[in-house]
Amino acid sequence: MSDLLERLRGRGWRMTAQRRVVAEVLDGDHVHLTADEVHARAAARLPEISRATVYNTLGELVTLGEVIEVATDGRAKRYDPNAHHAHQHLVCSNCGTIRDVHPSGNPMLDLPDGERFGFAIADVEVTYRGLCPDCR
Amino acid sequence: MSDLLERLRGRGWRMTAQRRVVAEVLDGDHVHLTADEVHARAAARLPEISRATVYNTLGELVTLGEVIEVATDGRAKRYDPNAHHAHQHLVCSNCGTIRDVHPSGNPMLDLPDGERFGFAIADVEVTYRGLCPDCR
DNA sequence: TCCTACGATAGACAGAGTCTAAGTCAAGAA
DNA sequence: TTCTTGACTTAGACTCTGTCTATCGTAGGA
Repeated sequence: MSDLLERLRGRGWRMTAQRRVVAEVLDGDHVHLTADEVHARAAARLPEISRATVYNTLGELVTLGEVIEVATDGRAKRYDPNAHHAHQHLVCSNCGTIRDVHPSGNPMLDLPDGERFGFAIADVEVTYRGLCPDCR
Repeated sequence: MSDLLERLRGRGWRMTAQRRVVAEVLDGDHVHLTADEVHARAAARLPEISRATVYNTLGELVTLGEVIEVATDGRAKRYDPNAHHAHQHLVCSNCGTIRDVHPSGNPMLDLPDGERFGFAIADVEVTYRGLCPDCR
């Protein structure tokens, strides 16, 4: 069983066929899929899996911190299974493709208290937007 | 006439009552509105303006670089008329409120060529996510 | 093996945004 | 000023993404 499934089971996650398939799709392919794409790939292995179940499961994985939601310019959110390593994203403004980057040079970003306007900051997201090689 | 309208006319933008009202709503209120909110405010001055026109006009303003689209965790994009001054965003994960920040300490972000995966980068977006004072 | 609470399902629903076909009108030409 | 024309606007249907609800199914403990 994969690391992800192992971790989920360890946290008391009830293991059903549907959840296993969704977790495997995310864990195995390591790309940034939309909910719909996750559903399509999961349905290839378990045809009766429903859209609602995929949404529920993705939502739980996000809550558990195993997966990150990435908002792109397009319509659908994409899900990034690489949540355990801080990284940034390259997003294609044309086709929505996402690539992870682990920049070597950039310092940690932080806002001084005086510039936070009272917000309790939980997370910083850095997104480079542009055109991917295919869309250039 | 406002700066924004002046610039648009200078670029050969055909000036209709609807476009004028949308531009004025964005230019005047300098907050981050959703398309629906823009429509509501525009309709207060020009009741017959349609939703499609507001979407079209916002889309054109984004294309022209006069307005920035900001994706929040929530459903609707918000439109930021402050496109001519580089800045970052504080986004409330709960209610979607956005504040502009002009951080003093952060260096310009850049990616070395070797980490660009062939992308032509046009823009870097930095978003701090957390809870606004009202939602804490 | 049986129970039961938790999870899955179908499908209706809602919100955001896009598209289309037909009508309207801004702005340049005469 | 009037005409012309192509760009703009409109209503409303449509698509896509995501959520909710009521009902059914089943994982896992007793």
